Amino acid sequence: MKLSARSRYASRILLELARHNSSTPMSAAILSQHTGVSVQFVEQILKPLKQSGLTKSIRGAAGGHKLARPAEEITLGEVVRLMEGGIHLTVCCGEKANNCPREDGCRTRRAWIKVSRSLEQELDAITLASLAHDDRVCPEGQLSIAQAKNTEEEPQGSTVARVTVRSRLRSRKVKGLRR
Amino acid sequence: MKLSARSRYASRILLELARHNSSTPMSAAILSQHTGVSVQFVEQILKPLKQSGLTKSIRGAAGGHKLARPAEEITLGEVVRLMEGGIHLTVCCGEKANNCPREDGCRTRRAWIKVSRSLEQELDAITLASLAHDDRVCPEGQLSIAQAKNTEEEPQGSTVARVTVRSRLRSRKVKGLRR
DNA sequence: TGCGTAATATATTGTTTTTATAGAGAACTA
DNA sequence: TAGTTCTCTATAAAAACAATATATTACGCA
Repeated sequence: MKLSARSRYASRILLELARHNSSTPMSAAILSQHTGVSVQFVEQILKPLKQSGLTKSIRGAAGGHKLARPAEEITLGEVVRLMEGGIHLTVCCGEKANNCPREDGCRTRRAWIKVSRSLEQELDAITLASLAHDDRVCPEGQLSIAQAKNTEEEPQGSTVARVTVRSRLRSRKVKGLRR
Repeated sequence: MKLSARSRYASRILLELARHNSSTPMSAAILSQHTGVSVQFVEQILKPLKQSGLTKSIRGAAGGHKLARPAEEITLGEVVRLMEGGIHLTVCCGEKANNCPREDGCRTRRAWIKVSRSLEQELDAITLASLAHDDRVCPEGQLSIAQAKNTEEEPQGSTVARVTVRSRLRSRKVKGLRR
């Protein structure tokens, strides 16, 4: 019932693109630094994003990626649907799910379908733009430098991640130490 | 983002108990037949159900399992929460999730928390009783005997499953071939 | 008391999915 | 042309999940 890392990372990456100056593209390396996801994985995730028309890319020097559509039109629902291959709480919620020969399973199935639908609606209601413009500080986020060292939660991209934290601290200082 | 088999099976099992005469317990073997889940797995799933007070069991001959509370009071939310260890779309939605040192991750996090909450509410609104009493036929369910042979969707419990299908066919015939 | 039934507990295996990395190649710009 | 960057494919590593097997304990009844 957990979202895959791919969905989460894709959301992060897209949000990063949404918050960035839309005229210049962002390279996978930069996106990696900003999101804490390894370069290769960023590229792997960008592939379906591009294929489905969410992003476009420019090759060569000074190339990179940018959103293909305005951030107001891209929803989390779309992202999750793409990365997870649909928003279904169970396999039997999908289209070709009539191969369930179970009468009582059918009873529960109705529930799973209903809940899946509402989940989908909920995700479809959240746009990248709304996330990008929402400048509240994380409600429960007692972020501290000590905690920022903690890499347990995000094991991968060790080198990159550390760089990220540093650069974040720097930019924070510039903004006046506001968290 | 898929529900685990444990959650689905637990729901099935509990629903089976809810639909059964509440005075007599159902053995794991019978539950296995009725749900198409192997006996051992049924037992494995019943363990946390019992521990959390959803079911109670009677040992010895003519023993078995029954609901510990009325079906009206047991929700799918409760079941899923128990079997999945909480209803959180991401790890960072949980309680002890302040170890995410990511500012933009924080932006997305707000979204995941919001959606998780509404998912939880949705599941909490569905009781076992409502599922048990809902006697509509499965909307898209074009069930046929031919399709009932299909074991792909439910690979496990081969022997048991086959028995199940047979007994279902029988009981269907008795009820007047109504699906 | 002894037998059969059924729950309980635990260990182990097998499979699938997910996550991550590596490396070669193609396209573009300066 | 050189350097930068995207693109593609293969593969490795890890984790989660599903399922099975086995042994043990408890209960009821004759």
